[in-house]
Amino acid sequence: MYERKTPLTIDCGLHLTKEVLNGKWKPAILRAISMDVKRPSEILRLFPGATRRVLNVQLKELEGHGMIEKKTYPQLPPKVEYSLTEIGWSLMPIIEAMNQWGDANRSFLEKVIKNAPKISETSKSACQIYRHMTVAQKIG
Amino acid sequence: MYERKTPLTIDCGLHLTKEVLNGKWKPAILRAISMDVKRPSEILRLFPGATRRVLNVQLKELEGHGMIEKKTYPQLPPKVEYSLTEIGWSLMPIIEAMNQWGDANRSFLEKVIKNAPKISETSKSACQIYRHMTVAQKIG
DNA sequence: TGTCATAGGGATAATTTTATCCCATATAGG
DNA sequence: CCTATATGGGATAAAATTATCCCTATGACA
Repeated sequence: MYERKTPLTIDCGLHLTKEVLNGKWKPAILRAISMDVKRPSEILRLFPGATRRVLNVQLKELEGHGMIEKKTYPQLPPKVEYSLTEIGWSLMPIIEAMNQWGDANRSFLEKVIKNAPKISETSKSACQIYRHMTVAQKIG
Repeated sequence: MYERKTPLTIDCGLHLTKEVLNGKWKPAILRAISMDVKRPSEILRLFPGATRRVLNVQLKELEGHGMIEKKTYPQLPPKVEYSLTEIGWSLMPIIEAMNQWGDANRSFLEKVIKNAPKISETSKSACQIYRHMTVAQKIG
């Protein structure tokens, strides 16, 4: 861990929300948990592109921000399950909207993103969340 | 500019959306433009916490991603106005939702964010967008 | 005795993003 | 001549995030 050196901007709600969702896999993690993929090892398998280390760190931050809760079962090998808190659930409409917007505009977005000068390669093999059911009902 | 070395994850819509919104001021910039704060100098004044350089860079990326359009008036001193494209407008419900979620949960979020170990200081003086009207009607 | 599964985290390197500083254009006004 | 306005961007430093590698623990199983 390090200590932030530039003051964190929390002026408008946008920046607060951004801080919570700020992390390469955080929205995806929240979405996974909302779809009952709740054990760390399951989440890890869901995102082959992510490192175990990073997922651990981001899970811990989400927990620290009160978006998820952790339940540890006193077993061996250990068993841990995460679940969304109430405020965590309240984020789901936003995350689902982001997901839908991205999918709805996929062809356009892939084009413009690949045209961006700094991009040399993209990866599509990472997320396997499509195998799981949608959560639309739950957040309806 | 640099060249990205790790492949960009674009597996699910979430990651595509994240890529577009990925930038300290991008959601705020889009929101500003949606509220008719469209000239670079105006946007800059709106976010005292942001550098001119960063806003330029992020505006350019948003333009490159097709979220905003730039109109340059052949004048001196130069005059430039940005506006949202159609797809840029289609992002506004998400951005407004993020803003509202952050504001609705402000007291809780400020608490947990400040408790996070890596935070030492926060800044609240940056965004002055509250002086402007809401855009609710426009995206209704 | 090896090896696997499951979870957690330290130390450090690499990458990516932001910040800082400086220069350029061209006109108007004191 | 200096200053201000308005916009854009290069070069480099600093900060923040992610990646890589390694070590911990313990029971089950071949």
